[in-house]
Amino acid sequence: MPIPTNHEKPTRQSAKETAFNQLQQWIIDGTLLPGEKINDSEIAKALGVSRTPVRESLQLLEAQGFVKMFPGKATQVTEVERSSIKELLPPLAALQALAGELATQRLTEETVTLLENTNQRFAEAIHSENYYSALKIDETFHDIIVDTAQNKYIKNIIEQLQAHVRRLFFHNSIILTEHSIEDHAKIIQLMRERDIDSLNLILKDNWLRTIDLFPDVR
Amino acid sequence: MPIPTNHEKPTRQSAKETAFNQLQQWIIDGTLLPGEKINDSEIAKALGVSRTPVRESLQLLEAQGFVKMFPGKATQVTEVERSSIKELLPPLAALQALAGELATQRLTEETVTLLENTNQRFAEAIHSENYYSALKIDETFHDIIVDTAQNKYIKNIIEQLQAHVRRLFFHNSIILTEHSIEDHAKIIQLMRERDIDSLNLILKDNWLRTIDLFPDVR
DNA sequence: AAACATTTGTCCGTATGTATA
DNA sequence: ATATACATACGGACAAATGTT
Repeated sequence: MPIPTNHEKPTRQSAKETAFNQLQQWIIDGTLLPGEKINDSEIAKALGVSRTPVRESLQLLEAQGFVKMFPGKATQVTEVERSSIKELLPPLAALQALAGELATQRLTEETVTLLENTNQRFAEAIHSENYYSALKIDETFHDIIVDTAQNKYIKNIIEQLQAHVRRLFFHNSIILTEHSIEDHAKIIQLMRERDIDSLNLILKDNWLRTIDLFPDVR
Repeated sequence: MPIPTNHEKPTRQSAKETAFNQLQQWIIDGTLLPGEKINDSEIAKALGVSRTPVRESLQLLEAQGFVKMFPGKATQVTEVERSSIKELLPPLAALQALAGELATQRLTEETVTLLENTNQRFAEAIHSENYYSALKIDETFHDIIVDTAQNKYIKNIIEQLQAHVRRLFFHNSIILTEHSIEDHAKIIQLMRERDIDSLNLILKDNWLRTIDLFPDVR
């Protein structure tokens, strides 16, 4: 297995990064509940840092829509409405489709192999009912496509939207199924064939159909 | 003329907002040059506030890609490469097209009228060679479509991408021409006719053709 | 290489403003 | 309505890290 080269510097992360990562994780996994009021002193104490890095993290989390700040009043965790999946998916699908199109133009055999291996790992996770792992591998799969597209704006935006999808999945115990394995295989095939139009349709559809996992949302 | 109802509270903006708005403006209009190193103390002094709100603004500006922070080292204004228009436009075009599609489903006669009036003002600005004003009205035109789509994720993302386009236009003295007036008219017509496919094509094209305004960028 | 000068990252105190009794 | 308690926004100081001589 090709070990992903780690270009991170071993520089210990700043208090701000610690706070940001932990807060985002807490919000996504539900430790911090939707609607919950955030007291920066409390958080700071819990993380063993001062209020400043906590506040700076909150700025970023607000920009990403995980918290809402009411200046002078309070900061609270945003709600997670199942129905927001309807707003979230269309732009995500459009951008994933675009990424697929751009990636196709830069596709190498190496990347194809990487995609195939990743889908293999994905299939194994599904079959061993390791659904959380499967979710993460699914993201990895699509990230490969996004990275191949080499467009930093697209990458950045998808990252943000994806975090929200992850949160929704988490809060609603959504799991991926057998079906996605075939989708991925089809995507690889179409990229290989440079069939951009069909690829666009499949990618868009692959994402938009996610809404079916929320049966009550029309 | 229908006066836009102003629901803003007259609450004086916080130091953070002041700093953010001013910094973004300075970066877009070139007061802060691409690549320039930002010294937060200096900025703080210049704005008459402390470093805290300045630093918080910088977090946001980094998230939006206007500055790059090198932790522990420095913060500098990102470069403006003409060629980045190539990365910027595809996602913007895709999302504007999507917004148009969604807006069509919610289109009212009132909105059509608003679009027509706006295009009228746009035409006047072009004809009187008031190009800066024309740019702003063009943004207003597209914002109406985005607002009508009623998707906060799309709105938020487009806002960010648009700010970068604005910066590129500014730094390269790009102006819009007669041609855009017809584009807008065509967009209105297709929305009215609910011809989603043609609309998608036109909107995508309308944005992608912007690249032609940068003749050297292939 | 070592001490210096900057600049950043962080901490904490204070004032302003908000919610609650 | 007034007073009280509290949270936030901001300021200013310190410490760690950088790069500079």
